[in-house]
Amino acid sequence: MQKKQKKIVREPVQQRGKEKKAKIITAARKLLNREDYETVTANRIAGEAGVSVGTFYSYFKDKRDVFLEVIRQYSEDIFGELIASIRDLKQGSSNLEEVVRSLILVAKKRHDHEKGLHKQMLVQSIRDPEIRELSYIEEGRADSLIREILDQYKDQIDVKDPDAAIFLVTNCVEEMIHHLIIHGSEIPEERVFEELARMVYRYLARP
Amino acid sequence: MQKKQKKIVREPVQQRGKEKKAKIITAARKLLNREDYETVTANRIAGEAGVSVGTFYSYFKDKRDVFLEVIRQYSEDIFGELIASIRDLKQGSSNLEEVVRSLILVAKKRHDHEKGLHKQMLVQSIRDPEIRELSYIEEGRADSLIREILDQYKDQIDVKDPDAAIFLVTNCVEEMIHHLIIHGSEIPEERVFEELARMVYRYLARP
Amino acid sequence: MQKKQKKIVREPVQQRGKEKKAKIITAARKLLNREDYETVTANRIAGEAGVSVGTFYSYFKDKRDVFLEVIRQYSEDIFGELIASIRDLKQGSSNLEEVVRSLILVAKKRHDHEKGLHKQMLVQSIRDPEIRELSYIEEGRADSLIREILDQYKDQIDVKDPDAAIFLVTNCVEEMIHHLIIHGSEIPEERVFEELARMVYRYLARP
Amino acid sequence: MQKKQKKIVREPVQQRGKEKKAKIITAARKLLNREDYETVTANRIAGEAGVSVGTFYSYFKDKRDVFLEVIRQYSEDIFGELIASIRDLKQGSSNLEEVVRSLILVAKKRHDHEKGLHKQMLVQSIRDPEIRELSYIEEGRADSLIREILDQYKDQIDVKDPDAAIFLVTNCVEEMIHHLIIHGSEIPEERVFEELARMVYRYLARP
DNA sequence: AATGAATGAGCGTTCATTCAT
DNA sequence: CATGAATGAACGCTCATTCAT
Repeated sequence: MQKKQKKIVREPVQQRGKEKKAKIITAARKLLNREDYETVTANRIAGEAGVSVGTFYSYFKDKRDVFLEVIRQYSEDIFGELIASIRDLKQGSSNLEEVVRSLILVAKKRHDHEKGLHKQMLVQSIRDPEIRELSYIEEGRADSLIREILDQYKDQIDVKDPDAAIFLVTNCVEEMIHHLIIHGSEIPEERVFEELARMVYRYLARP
Repeated sequence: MQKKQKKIVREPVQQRGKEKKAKIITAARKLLNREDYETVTANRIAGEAGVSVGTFYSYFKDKRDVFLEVIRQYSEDIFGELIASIRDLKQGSSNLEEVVRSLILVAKKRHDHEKGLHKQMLVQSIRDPEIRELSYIEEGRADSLIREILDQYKDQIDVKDPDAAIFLVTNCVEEMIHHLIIHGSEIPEERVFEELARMVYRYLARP
Repeated sequence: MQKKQKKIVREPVQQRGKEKKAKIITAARKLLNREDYETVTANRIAGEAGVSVGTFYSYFKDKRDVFLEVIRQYSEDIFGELIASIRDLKQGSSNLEEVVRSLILVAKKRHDHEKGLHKQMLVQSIRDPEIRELSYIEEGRADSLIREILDQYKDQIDVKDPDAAIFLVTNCVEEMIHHLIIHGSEIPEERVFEELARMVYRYLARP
Repeated sequence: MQKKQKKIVREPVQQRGKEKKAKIITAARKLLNREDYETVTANRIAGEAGVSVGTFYSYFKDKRDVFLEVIRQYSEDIFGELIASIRDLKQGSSNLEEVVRSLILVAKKRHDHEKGLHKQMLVQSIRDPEIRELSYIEEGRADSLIREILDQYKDQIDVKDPDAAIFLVTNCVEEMIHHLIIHGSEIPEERVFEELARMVYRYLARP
């Protein structure tokens, strides 16, 4: 007789409510930076945020719902950093090799904070299409920025398949950074990044 | 509740016991190829293997324990494939560009079977240090094989930091393959691989 | 947790308060006509009435409290209908058989509106003594009306135990109507009512 | 990735398991005879039965599932009683009036035990189609027995619409009994039943 | 008076693990 | 050795009710 009544999630209009919602997101972000997504429970997020479970569920549909929000915020944060770093680059030197090296360092810097959270994001983006979608959006935005930069050096660049090249280069850099975050390396990071820059430069540069 | 007393796990000495253990591993492998690690339960593995949960727990400490075993076997299998493929390469052409291209295709081929299982392995290796350890061992073995191959072409190669270079090149290729397995790409795979080969070749080759 | 301290329920003296209370009752009545008592929540009644839960709880002790009020009103309403219908009957024919048939139709007509609410009332009157009490009062009033009518035909009536007879006849009719509301029937309603009238008439009539 | 995996309910094959399942059903029956369906929880049924919740859920899908089983058993029990009583009736007197009176008493006797449970069954049969179905089946079986009996007296019976008549008479009797179980009456039960018998007899009998 | 955010006990349910048979 | 019934802590989630604003 009764139909499944869409779950109602309160959208806080008042100041107090907004603060609570923010507190919950912060608590979730903290916990997700420390431990695996699966071991974090709604109850513990609420506890960490100093609110009751009921409150948690009045602002979020479930654990995944907060996680999405956390990722949105986190993406926003690191994208902000990216923008700032890129801005500095634009007025910089007109040497392609230098620019490539700088872009890699910028990409690396983006992942320096909250490595644990980043890990969880990577893992869940493998499993959860909606989370993957979020990552895509952020990556897309980053990609166009990078493309913009490289465009300024197009007279120094010579590749056969530009679309594949940009896809390859951005993801190679990204994945190497993830690899180092997640697995570390016996060889000191700087040396790896040095070679990475060299590889990318040689690939892009007119011989 | 977790670590009470050291759990006694029987090591099957008799033939029958060994067969049972193998059946359980196979069942787990099958399930892990189909669904996420978390959703696979001990009961279902036992069911799939046609034995009781009790039997399961007499051969394995817990779910993670079988997973480790599954990964060990899987690594062994794909390493076997790798050896075979490499052997063919050794008698092949003496052109560095061709060899790089071939090595990448070999690496790609290794991931063509049991993609689901591979995914689970990647995810868990992010989270579980012991699983990561397993991956290291296998990677190390693969690395030395590749090093061996490249050594044959050392006169055509010119890199400043050979250790960093080999680490970079192998992991870049590996991670790009993982990226394509997990996230796919809008650009056709062949074009990406073509550019990847070009990039690696230009990087290694004496200019 | 249940009965702590005597809950203070405001009795609205002002016009505005009375209107609010009425709006809440109307909202509850609407919801209870649509779905089961258990699935209706205080929050949703308040929402439907356009007031806050807090307001709800300042006018009613709890969910049951509104339900009692809803039933009181509903009883009042259908009793009103009954009175009107009976009034028409009084000037009617002096034939006992006709009167019985008419009374049954009147009883039936009473249940034609808000069948859902009626169902809930029946169910809860089975479980909640106070709700049962409310039904009694209304039934008692209906009974005396019917008794009054039948008194006009007492020369055509011949029963051994008049009190038991009136109890029997009224409840039989009532329960058959409920049965048809709740369970329906494979045999068309009209035929059942036709036979019901015949049965009651034969029972009451001097042979 | 994982589909909703049909809930597996263990069907006990061993003696021990069957006993446990029976204990749970008995516990549920006991609780449902004492209190409302809604207030009985799976946990409390398990507690009353002296088993764990887990055990409960390995034998039953949910609360409703046990309730269905309880009703099935209860129906079986009272139908057994009915058969026994009817058997006695068959060799009895050949007087229609006597038979009607006896059938009513038999029907009444069926409801003498576990009135609370019967109440819950009536209530839920209003709300849950599957429970209603169960009641129908039992009623159907009872109906055909009664029809069989009345057939023996068909020369003394004279009704215009036999199908409607049997529907009317059986349900009237049934509902009056329910009414008395649930609401009681100010007039002593015997007098009501006496008049009920008289009414039904007069209705059926050739005048 | 009115609000609606906040509470938290308690629901239904699952599953890793044990242990009597 | 093998079985699978039994356990129970712990999960996600709801809703009647309160109380600071």
